[in-house]
Amino acid sequence: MLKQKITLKHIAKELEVSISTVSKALKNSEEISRDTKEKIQAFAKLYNYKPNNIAISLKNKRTKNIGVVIPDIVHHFFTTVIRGIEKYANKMGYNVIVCLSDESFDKEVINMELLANGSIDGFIMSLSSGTQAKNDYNHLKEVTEQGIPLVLFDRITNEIDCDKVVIDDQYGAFLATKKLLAEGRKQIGLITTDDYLSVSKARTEGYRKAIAENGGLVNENHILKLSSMDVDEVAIKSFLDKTNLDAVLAVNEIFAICGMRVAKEKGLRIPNDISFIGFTDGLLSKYANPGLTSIAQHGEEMGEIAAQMLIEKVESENEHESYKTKILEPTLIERDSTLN
Amino acid sequence: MLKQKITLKHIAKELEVSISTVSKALKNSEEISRDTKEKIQAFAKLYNYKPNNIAISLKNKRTKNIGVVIPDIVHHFFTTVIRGIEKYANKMGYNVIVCLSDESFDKEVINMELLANGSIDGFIMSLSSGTQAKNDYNHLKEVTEQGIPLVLFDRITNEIDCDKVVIDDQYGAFLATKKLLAEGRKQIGLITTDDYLSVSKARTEGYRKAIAENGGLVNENHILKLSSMDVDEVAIKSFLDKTNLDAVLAVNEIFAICGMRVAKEKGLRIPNDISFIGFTDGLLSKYANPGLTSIAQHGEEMGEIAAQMLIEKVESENEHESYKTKILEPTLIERDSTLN
DNA sequence: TTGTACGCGTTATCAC
DNA sequence: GTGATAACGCGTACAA
Repeated sequence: MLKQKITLKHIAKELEVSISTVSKALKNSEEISRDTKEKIQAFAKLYNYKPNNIAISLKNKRTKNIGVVIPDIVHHFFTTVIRGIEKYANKMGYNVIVCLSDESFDKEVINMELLANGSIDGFIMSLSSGTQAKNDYNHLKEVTEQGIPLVLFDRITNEIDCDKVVIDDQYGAFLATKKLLAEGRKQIGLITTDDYLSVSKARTEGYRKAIAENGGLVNENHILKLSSMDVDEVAIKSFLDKTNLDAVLAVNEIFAICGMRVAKEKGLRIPNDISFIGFTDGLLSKYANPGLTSIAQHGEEMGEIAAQMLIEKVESENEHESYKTKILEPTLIERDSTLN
Repeated sequence: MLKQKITLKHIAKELEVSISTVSKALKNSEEISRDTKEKIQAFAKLYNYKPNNIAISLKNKRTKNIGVVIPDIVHHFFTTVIRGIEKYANKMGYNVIVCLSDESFDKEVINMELLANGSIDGFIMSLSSGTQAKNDYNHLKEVTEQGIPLVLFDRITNEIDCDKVVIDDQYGAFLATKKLLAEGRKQIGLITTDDYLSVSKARTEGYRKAIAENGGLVNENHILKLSSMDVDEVAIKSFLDKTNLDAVLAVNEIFAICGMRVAKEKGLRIPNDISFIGFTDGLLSKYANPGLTSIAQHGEEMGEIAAQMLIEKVESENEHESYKTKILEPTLIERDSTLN
């Protein structure tokens, strides 16, 4: 009943030849006679022989697996990145092992250590907020010192020498703020997260730069810092109550959408009275009401590039370590939460 | 510079003992003297020895990897299921290899065949629309015949004997339709996909059943079938134009949200003039305006259960094949797109 | 043209 | 107490 997987050994025994003959025959080696090859190949096909991946991995010291470690998977952005990674990796015959750090330093460390013991050929990862808060990157150091290729994306660190892919977060925020200024907005607020998140920091800088470049002065009360990825609607409400904003830039979709909801409840008209721009051009932006103008992060492209960089390193024999940082241009997607 | 991974062999050579002594010492075997054990363990710790996963997999014929094959990852529901799988799998020391079939039969087959050659201990999957349309499940048959455990979730088939986890889709739609009827709605529309998707079919049945049970007659013009997962706003608009609905049930969030947008553009007030209920209680439902009443599918729980079922099969020695189908109860989450 | 022997890293059995 | 040997499944240099 149970069709056990067949091995070279089985075939060899059955056909009364040696294992190596079978191996060679199946690779169409010139060494083997036509007759034996045909016989062996026919038999192998009949019994649907497929080489065991694990054995090959052990032999080649190559698993054809890529480890992807991300903080969370229930986020549109990360999800698009995974799709990009999958796309390229699959094309190159690699599989993707996904591990979630859940924004926790400890889980990130455990997951990486586990995978680093031979399960994968390289890592693609985005740092957990826990790691960025702790500012401890020894687990990454260990991995790179073992010669395991690593590509960081989005949430990166300068402490580690490796390939990196990011969008120009600062420029994205700059672009968005400029857009709001061009609309004639005077009181532009920013809803962001704690500064230890590299992306939030960069976006805040872009916001400041745009305002400064416009001859304005940043009002610190116009900046709201929420704890990472946590949607505190009450805080947003009190923020909008206390300030008198005519525009809001948010570092993610959810903050922006919450902001819009609160604004509407306050009787403000969007975009007439107040404009909104968010980051991450995901489903929420697209289907919000009104549609949310936002900065596209090109997650899928980012994933593809990350996978490409990683696989290149994995497959390159030479050890000369030259690391690139690829910076993607963010794009402003205009919808109805801003003026035209 | 490059700290190569250390193996038993290295330790043995360095300490001038045999490989097996090292192996035993590291497992704290009673056979080995205190002295040697301490010496070896200290050395191993110093050089951060970790057994090679691949070698262990080859030896044990167990990879501690779970293959997850899903149609798409940029869907909130699948994403929550993955999180549930990850959660349980991780706790049990398993890693998750994610493969995307991209709704394509061919990709599904290729991915599974690749993983089935020793890379994983079992599969958790949801069928691609391509596969359900083609109605060809030979790739699943082969896998189960090889004795590889398989758990299907959400999009399942009766053609294959294996463990399954679903929500009671029919009951979910029934529940939602009942709710709309209780509001006094008379003209309830359904936006669904082609019937070959098992879930859509079940949901359509639930819708019909609720109306019938209420003594009503289903108007076939009140049912709009869109091609799978494709958001055809034009079709939705013409559907709402041609009919005169006072309520809409949609088989996913996006259809519902689009419907709401179109309705608003037509000047209808939600929920006064028309109510909406969707499936998949995701971010879109939560942050839509008005908030979308929807049927929660409990993806994370589903993932955990699937992982639990799979791992149990993987780790059970006995081959007695008894397969369970776990049916989760859907829940109606009420928001502002329906009357209270 | 075919087969033998060895190695990948680990564990388990058995002999010393 | 310790070590040699075989085995997991495969590939390949070398021998016959």
